[in-house]
Amino acid sequence: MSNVTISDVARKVGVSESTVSRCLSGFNVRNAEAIRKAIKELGYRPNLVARNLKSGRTGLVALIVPDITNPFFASIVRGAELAAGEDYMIQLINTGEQPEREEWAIQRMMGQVDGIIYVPSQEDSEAMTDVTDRSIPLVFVDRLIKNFRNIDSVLADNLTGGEMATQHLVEHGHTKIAHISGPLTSTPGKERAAGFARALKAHKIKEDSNYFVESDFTVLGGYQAMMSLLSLPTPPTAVFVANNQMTIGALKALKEKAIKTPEKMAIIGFDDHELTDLIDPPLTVISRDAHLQGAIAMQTLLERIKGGNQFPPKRIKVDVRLIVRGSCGSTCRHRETSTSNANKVLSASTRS
Amino acid sequence: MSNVTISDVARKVGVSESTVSRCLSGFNVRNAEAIRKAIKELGYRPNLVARNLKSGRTGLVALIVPDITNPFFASIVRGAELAAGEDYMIQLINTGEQPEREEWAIQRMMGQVDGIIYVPSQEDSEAMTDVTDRSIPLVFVDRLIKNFRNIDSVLADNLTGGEMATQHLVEHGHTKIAHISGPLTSTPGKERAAGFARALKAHKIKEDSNYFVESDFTVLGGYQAMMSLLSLPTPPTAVFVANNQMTIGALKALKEKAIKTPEKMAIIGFDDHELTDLIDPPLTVISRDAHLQGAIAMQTLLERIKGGNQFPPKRIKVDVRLIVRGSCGSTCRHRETSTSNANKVLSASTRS
DNA sequence: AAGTTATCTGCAATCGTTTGTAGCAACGAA
DNA sequence: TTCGTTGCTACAAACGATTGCAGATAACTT
Repeated sequence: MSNVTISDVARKVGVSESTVSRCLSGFNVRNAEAIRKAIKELGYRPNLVARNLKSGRTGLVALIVPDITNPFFASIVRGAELAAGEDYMIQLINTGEQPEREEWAIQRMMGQVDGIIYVPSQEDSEAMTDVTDRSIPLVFVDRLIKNFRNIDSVLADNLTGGEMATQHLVEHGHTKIAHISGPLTSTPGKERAAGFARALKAHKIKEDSNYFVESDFTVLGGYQAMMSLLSLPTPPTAVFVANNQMTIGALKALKEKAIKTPEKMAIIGFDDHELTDLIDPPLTVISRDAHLQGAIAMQTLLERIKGGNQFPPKRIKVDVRLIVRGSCGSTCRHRETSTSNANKVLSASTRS
Repeated sequence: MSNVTISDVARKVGVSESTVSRCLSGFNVRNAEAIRKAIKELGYRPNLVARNLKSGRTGLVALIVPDITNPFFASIVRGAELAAGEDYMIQLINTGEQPEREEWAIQRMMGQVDGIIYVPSQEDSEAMTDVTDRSIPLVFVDRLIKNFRNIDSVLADNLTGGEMATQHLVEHGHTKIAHISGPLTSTPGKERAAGFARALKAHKIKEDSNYFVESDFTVLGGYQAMMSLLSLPTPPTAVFVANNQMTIGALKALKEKAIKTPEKMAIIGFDDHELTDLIDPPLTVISRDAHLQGAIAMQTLLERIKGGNQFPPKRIKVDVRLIVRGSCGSTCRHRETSTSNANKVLSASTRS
């Protein structure tokens, strides 16, 4: 049974509850041996909820992600969990990119977790006011919410990533380059698109609005976007797709239309995948260490939980790197380029 | 601030704490309007931990899985979460298939969750004694633990799956058929291997111990297993791989050795994947609805939480189906065969 | 207007722990 | 012997809510 309490143990041994409690906390106690025996015999396990009520902490950290079946977010969660060690456990919420659900989740678990790691779906969300009001520790990962710029965040270097991807296509001689972007209301969508634009500009290729399709980070969205690109009078010869899911969709479209890659259409994705090198042709991508990103987020959160608001908000950017495989027509395989060796850690004061 | 309590609200309005509490619980209260106003102004949010202590429930369900980055488990988690609705939230634990970690996790969160959905790594584990002692609701998913046969479980029809996979290879004329199995200490590993053996027997193909490699459900394990098969004097011409991760590894091995599929080596996997039809050649697999499996597990758990041990333990098996794509040399694409239309729901009394 | 019922309220106990404080015994030092 | 120290212990008050009970007020009835 679950309802054996500390006072049952105390009564059995003939001491007070506080003595049992102190014994459990590692203090020296005369009848320690008898207490341990009674605990085992009765099958006593301390009630964590009661303990939490006293201590004011729950040992729980919420992870709010759009969709755990996206391997990228799964890696973030895994990295975060490992970084939490034995001190904190993970409460997982999938939002399906629905702001209402995010808001609900935050309301629901506030006061039940010690901190929140949050991948918001939209840049303008209201749900967060409560969180900041209650000053519950919070870290944004991968994406931001506007108006909450003074909160810790762990993003990727999306701008550089978008730039590198586009430049890679340029270097293969393409000029008719399209971009299937994520929602421009999201941080990575916006930043990767900006990188795309910047690379085109740097190479004096003028932007063609037909070659820019704003999509929604989903497989279906990527599929539809690629289809619409293929139906253009003069389709592009290369495309940079802003995330892994849309890339899958785009590849399905290419396959369905039997369009040869990279001969007829070069393609480069964002975020790697266990299977990318088994695809035909192996997929060239911009990649980053999602695992690390999750770990850094957790680490930052734990510091914040411990340290309060003593230190200024952190803005951490993790590196991206180019993994060349073949879907852009390169001959050399597995060449990797990284933005830098160390991860850039910029405080909010040094960077807006 | 987080430390505004119900008595702060009561004091501000000039009523007792109980009145505020009743107002929150939806009872008729004279100063309801004033109370709501005060709550908003003070930014009061009820302390869930305190509430949980009184009510004896936490609204949390633990999901213990080997590895969330395996898309199969991610789908299970997602399905379970959706089935939980707004009543329960998910506490996620990855075990990395390490029994010690499973044991630790169970100790750690017992008394903090209302129920557990558990994918154990090994069939003989000790950690569970505590759980059953405390009679905390529990459901096994995908795998079982020996000696706990009187507990709800939601498995797949692995035996039939293994049989179908093997038979499919036989039907393509193969006789030198290998099996890369999961750990035989795990339920699915054992059952799929049994299906493999049964199909061979049915077609009077004698088992060759060289063609049976026990591996560990990991990518690396699958890679090594396939490598060892390829180094045999007479390698098999077809292989049935017992899970998705090992299949990836096996495919990597084939690719590395530049062995043509399906001409030189037919391959069929277990569990589908978003990318399987983009692989070259598209992968034929035995598949099941992991999402559904997670949902059923959650549903079963919730019934158990509500109903206690009134009804006998359930043994639910979800269907598997064959998805033919091309990695076994079939010409017709996307033919699907299912074991039955409805999912078999067998009570423990009707099936051992 | 008086009696009866219905509706609301506050007090206090409770959930199962932890922890400050004061008491008590034992011990060594003066 | 006596005093100060040390080392445990029990008592009781928290932590922040919910809830049974009894009293108070309001709303009916006749």
